[in-house]
Amino acid sequence: MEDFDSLISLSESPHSDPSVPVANATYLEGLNAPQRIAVETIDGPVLVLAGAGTGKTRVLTTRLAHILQSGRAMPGQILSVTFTNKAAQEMRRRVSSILGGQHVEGWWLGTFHALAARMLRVHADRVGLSSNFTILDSDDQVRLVKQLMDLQGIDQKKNPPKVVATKISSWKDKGLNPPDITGNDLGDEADRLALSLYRPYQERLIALNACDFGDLLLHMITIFKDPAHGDVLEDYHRRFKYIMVDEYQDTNVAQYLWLRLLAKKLNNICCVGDDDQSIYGWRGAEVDNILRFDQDFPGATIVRLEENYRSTEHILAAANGVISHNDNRLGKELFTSANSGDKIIVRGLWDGGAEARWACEEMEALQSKGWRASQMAVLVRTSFQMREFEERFIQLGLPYRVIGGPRFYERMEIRDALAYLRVVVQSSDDLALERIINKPKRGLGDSTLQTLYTHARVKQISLYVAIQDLCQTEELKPKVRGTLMRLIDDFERWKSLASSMAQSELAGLILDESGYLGMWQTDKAPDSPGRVENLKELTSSMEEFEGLQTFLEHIALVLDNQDSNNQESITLMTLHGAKGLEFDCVFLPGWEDGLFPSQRSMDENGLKGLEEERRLAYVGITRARKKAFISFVGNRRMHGSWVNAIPSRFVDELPKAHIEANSEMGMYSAGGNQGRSSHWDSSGIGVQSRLVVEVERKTISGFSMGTRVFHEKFGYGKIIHIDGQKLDVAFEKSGQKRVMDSFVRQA
DNA sequence: TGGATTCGCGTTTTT
DNA sequence: CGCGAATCCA
Repeated sequence: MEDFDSLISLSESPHSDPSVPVANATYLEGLNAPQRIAVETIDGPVLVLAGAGTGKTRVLTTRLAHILQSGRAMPGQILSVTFTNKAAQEMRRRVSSILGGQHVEGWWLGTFHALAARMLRVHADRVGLSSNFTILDSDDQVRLVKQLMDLQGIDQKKNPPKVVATKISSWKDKGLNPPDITGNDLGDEADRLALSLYRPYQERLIALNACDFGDLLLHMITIFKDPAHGDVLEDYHRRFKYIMVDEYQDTNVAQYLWLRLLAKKLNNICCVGDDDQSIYGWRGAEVDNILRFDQDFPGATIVRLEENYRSTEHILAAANGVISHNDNRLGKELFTSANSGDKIIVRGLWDGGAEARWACEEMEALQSKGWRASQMAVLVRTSFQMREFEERFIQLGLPYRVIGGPRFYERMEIRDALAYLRVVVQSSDDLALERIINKPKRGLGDSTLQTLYTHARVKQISLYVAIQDLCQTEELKPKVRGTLMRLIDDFERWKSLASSMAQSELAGLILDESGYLGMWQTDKAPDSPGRVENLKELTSSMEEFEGLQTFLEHIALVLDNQDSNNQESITLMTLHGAKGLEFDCVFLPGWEDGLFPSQRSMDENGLKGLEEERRLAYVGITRARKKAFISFVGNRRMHGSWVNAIPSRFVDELPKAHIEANSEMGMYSAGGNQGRSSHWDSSGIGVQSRLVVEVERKTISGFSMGTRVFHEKFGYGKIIHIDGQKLDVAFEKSGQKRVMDSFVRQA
C-alpha cells in the first residue's frame, strides 16, 4: 500500500533545496509565440491543438517546468498523464533534464492506467477490493468469461468468449457499469448476452480480489461519482493543482471522465493533441473528446500550433493534401520554414517481393551516400507485410530491427512463470492456478479440472482450497490425488520461503522445482531456447524490485518493450507503432485499396473508418523529415492466394506538384489520369510487369548452379543457389551475395 | 489424457 | 498458405 504523504514530501524535497536549479529560464527561448502563450497561460483550461512535428510534448514539458519554476505548484501537485509507458518515460526524461537531473520518480507522471491503479490501491475497500488486488490481463479476462459461459451452458461457438470479453471491456472503456447500460448501448443478441454476463463477471472479479484493465479507471470513476465517497475526490482536488494530458485525441470516454472529474474543481487542465493523428478509434478513442473541449471547460484557451519543425515543404504539402480529404476535422494547415526538399517518390511495382527489392535498393543507395540506417524506417499497414522486407534485409545483410510484435510480458512462457508467482502471492488466484496446473504436463486434464471446479463452486471456495479439500477425501483417483498433493506441498513450501528469500532467487527456484524451466529446456522446438532465455531474463529483472507484489504490478502496468538497442539499423514497424517518432527517410509500402485503406476498416466503420485510415496515411507521411517513398503493387499475396490490387485512393490524393512518380517502368503516371482504375488499366503496371516476369522465367530456366552471369550494376558473378524464380548470385568484384530475379543475363 | 488430425480463418494494439 | 484451436480417436 502506498503512503501518499510520504510521496508528496519525497517529491517536494528537491524543490525545496535552493541549491538545486529548477527550470532553466532560457528554455523558453526558441519557442514561438503561440507556444509561449500555451506555456505561460498558467491558470484555466488550455487546449493546445498541434499538428505533427510541432513539438507538442515539448510544450507540455516546458509548461510543467514553468509551473514549478514559478512556484505555482510542487512536483507532487501536478498530475501529468500520457498514453503509453514509452511516452511516460520520454516525458520523465525530458522533465528531469529541464530540471537539472532531478528525480521524477514518485511524481504523478505516468499512464492513465498506472496512475489510476495507484489511486485504486489506496481506495480499494470502497469497491469491495483489498489493496493488494491482482491485475488481470486480457488473456485472463477471456478465461474468466469462458468459465462463466461454461457454467451457464452457453454455446461458445455462436458467442465466442473473446467477443463477450471485448464487449465488456468496451463498456468499461465507455465508463459504463452494468446498470448504466441502456437500450441504446445494446445492438443485437450478442450484446444482450454480454450484458447478462457483465454482472456475474464483475462479482467474480471482486471475489478473486482482481481487476481487469478497464476496472482500474472505472472503479475510480465510480468512487469519484458516489456522494458517499465524496471525500476521495475532494482529497484529489486539494492535491492536484494542475493537470496535463498528452495525446488527448486518444483518450477514451473512461479516461475522459476520470480527467474531467479530477479537473472540474480548479479547471487547471492543459491538453495537447492533434485530431488528425487520432488513429486509435478502433480501441475506443473518442475524437469527440478533443472536439468538445471548450464546451467541457468553458473559457478554455485554445492554441493552434501549425508550424512544423520536422519536415521539408514537399512532404508537408503532400501530407496536408491527403488529410484535407477528411471532412470531420478541426482543420489545420501545417506550414514550415524549412526548404522545399525532395518530392515524395511514388512507385508502382509488380508484387510485394519486387517492392521490397526496390525499397532496399533505394536504401542501399542512400546509405552509400552517407544516410544512416537508423534514420530510415519502413512503415507498413499490417504486420504480414513485414515478412517480405525481413527476408530481403536478411538476404542483403542489411541490419534491421522490428518494433512491435508480442511484448515481453505477453509471451506465453512469461505469463506462465508469472502465474506461478501469482499463486504464491495469492493462492486464491484461480485463473493463475488453472493456467499452470498442467504445465508442465502432470496428467491433470480437463476432467480433473472439472471435478475441482465443481467442488470449489459448491463449497464456495477457491480452486486452491478445493484441491486441499479433495485431497483429504477418497474422491480422486490415487494417482491424481498424489500429483495434486505434491503440487500443493510445493506451493506451500514456496510460500513459506517467500518472506526469507530474495524474490529473483525464489522465482528461479520455483521455475526449476516445478519443472517448468526443464520443460522448455528439453523441448526441441526451435523457439524453446529463446523461451529459456526469456525466463532467465525475467528472474534477473526481478532483482531491482522490493517484493513480488511490486514486481507483479510493474509487469502488468509498466514494463515496456526494452528497445534500448539504438543500433545502426533500419526500423521496420507498423504505422501505428510509428506515432510520435521521426526519421530522415520513410518508406511507405503497400498503398493499395483494401490493404491501405484497410477493407475491413471501411466495411465496419464506413466513412469514419476511411477517415481514420487517412489519418494513418497522414501520420505515415509526416514521420519523414527529408525523404518519403510511397509504393503500391499490382499483385499482393494475401493469406495464401494472389490477389490483384489497385493503387490506394490515397495515392491519387497526393498533390501532383509534390510527388515524383516513376515513369521509367510505366508504372504510374502523375497527372492526366482521372479515375482510379485508369492508372491501372491504361498506364498498366500489370501489363508491363508481367512481361518482365515472363522474361525472367525463361531466362532463369536456362541457368543452373555455377553459371556465370553478368549484371549491369554488380558486374560478373556466379549462381550459387536457385529457388524457383530467384537466383542467389555471388559477385566477384564486390564479394557480395545478392538475390537476383531480374536483369540477369549470361556473360 | 494426450497425440494426431482436421478445421477455420486471416488489421491496427495499449494497459 | 500457415497457424492456432477444436475435435477425434487410441
